[in-house]
Amino acid sequence: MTRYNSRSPARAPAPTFSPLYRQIKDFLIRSLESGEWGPGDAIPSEGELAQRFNVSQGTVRKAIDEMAAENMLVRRQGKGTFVATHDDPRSFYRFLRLVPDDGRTAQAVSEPFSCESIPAAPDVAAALELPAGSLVLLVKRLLRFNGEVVVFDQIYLVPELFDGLTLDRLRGGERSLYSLFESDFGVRMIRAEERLRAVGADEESAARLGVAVGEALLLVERTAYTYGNRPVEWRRGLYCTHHHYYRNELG
Amino acid sequence: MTRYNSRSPARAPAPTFSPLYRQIKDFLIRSLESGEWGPGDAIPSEGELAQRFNVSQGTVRKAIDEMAAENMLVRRQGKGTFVATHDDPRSFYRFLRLVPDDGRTAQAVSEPFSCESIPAAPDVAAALELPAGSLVLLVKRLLRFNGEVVVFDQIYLVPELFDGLTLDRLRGGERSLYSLFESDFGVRMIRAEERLRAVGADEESAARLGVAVGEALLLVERTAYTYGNRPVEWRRGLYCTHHHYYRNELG
DNA sequence: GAGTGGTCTAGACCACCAC
DNA sequence: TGGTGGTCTAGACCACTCG
Repeated sequence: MTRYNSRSPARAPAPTFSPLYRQIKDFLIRSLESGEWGPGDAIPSEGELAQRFNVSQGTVRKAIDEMAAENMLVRRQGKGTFVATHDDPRSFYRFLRLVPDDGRTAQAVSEPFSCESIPAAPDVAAALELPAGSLVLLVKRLLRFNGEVVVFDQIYLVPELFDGLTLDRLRGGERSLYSLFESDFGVRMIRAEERLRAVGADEESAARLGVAVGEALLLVERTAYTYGNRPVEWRRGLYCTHHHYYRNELG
Repeated sequence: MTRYNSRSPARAPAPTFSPLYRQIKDFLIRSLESGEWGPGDAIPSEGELAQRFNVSQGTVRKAIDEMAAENMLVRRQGKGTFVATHDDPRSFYRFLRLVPDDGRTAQAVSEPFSCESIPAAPDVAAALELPAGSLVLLVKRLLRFNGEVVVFDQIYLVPELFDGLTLDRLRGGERSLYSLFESDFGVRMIRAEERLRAVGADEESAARLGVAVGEALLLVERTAYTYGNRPVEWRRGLYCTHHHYYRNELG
């Protein structure tokens, strides 16, 4: 492994210098990407990785620390370090920030009702970094909290990665979509960006959510990324915020 | 300094065990709280702190690392470690997540127009952890992006900490309120929680923001905390999201 | 008891910054 | 040139988990 302070001979093409722990982190990310370890699996112990890379344990540690801070790995003292997964009660709807007004921990239930292949609108194609007019998968679904419909989602997916996705396969009840994407298609959502606006309900949304046309809804547009900052999903969600709110922490 | 693994004699009252670096972190936080170092000041170097606490530099390092991750301190290689401040172009409106649709980096300008002392409504008192009916300061202001009014804020402040606050002192143009709170009142905002909803504009908001009554607005309720998770501000903001959106990152 | 992550040390050297 | 944070090492011991 290239040492942090190694220098190339004069006049060699400019190399990229990066600290050892960064190189190790990159290597681990590539391993995750290639599926070497699946979601929920334990990765090798710090000591073993240190040996394998011929570095000290502290260096491996720093690489893993960063990945844990970015939610790619999960440390468990005494047991090992594990690949993060959405298929786990602790992180079922990890990216869903909607919370009921009364602090009750509501179980969200997904009700997909449509799944089709359509040409991407310009904004969707742009968000997914696809050529204009490419085909994308569109999934529509409702989300219920304690029986009450609160979210109407239109979810656009990069088709290559979700080959064979049908409405039937989406019906799984209480697992989150991302959990299903992970186990059935090997697509792991690592991070996402959301853009929020307030809008008046159009006819379809009003009907789906059981509110009046024109009523204020929270519009949440999300781009979700897998390893390497590759966008693989874009969704437009309409949230009814009568009895729920979107919770955010500022640091 | 108590060692991590020190044990009390049997039958002694249960002590609180915590790692050395945690104890050092707590000590540093208390020092910040007491004003030992002001916003923007440099704290002592890692080496000096290590000597002072009789620990190794790595231990001090871990304490500072965590505080930097929580935005209480800022590291600058070659220069030192500094107390975080809102009075800095890099973090003027650190907690404001509103972004113009066209990526232009708009300068936000604050226009306070009212400042009075009133009895706190129950929800405000609860958020600020004050007895019901306590007096609080209420500041009303508009926020402009490139001249356009986009936010109408009603800001409730714990009165003890903001003694002598007047409308005149609030007019400062382009600095953020938190920058002013920090320099003029010694109150430093460390973190905040926001609750977002979509609502229809009432008459006052509609007039202030120049939209129709009933139009969809983004309601942002924020509780802001200083050291020790003490709530010191609660605000209700109404955002017009015609040409701006609220940006959020999910990890 | 064996294996894992968590804490801590002492010391080395590097990269950056200011004077 | 001297001081600061940033990287890296080798090794010790602790805390947790599980068989």
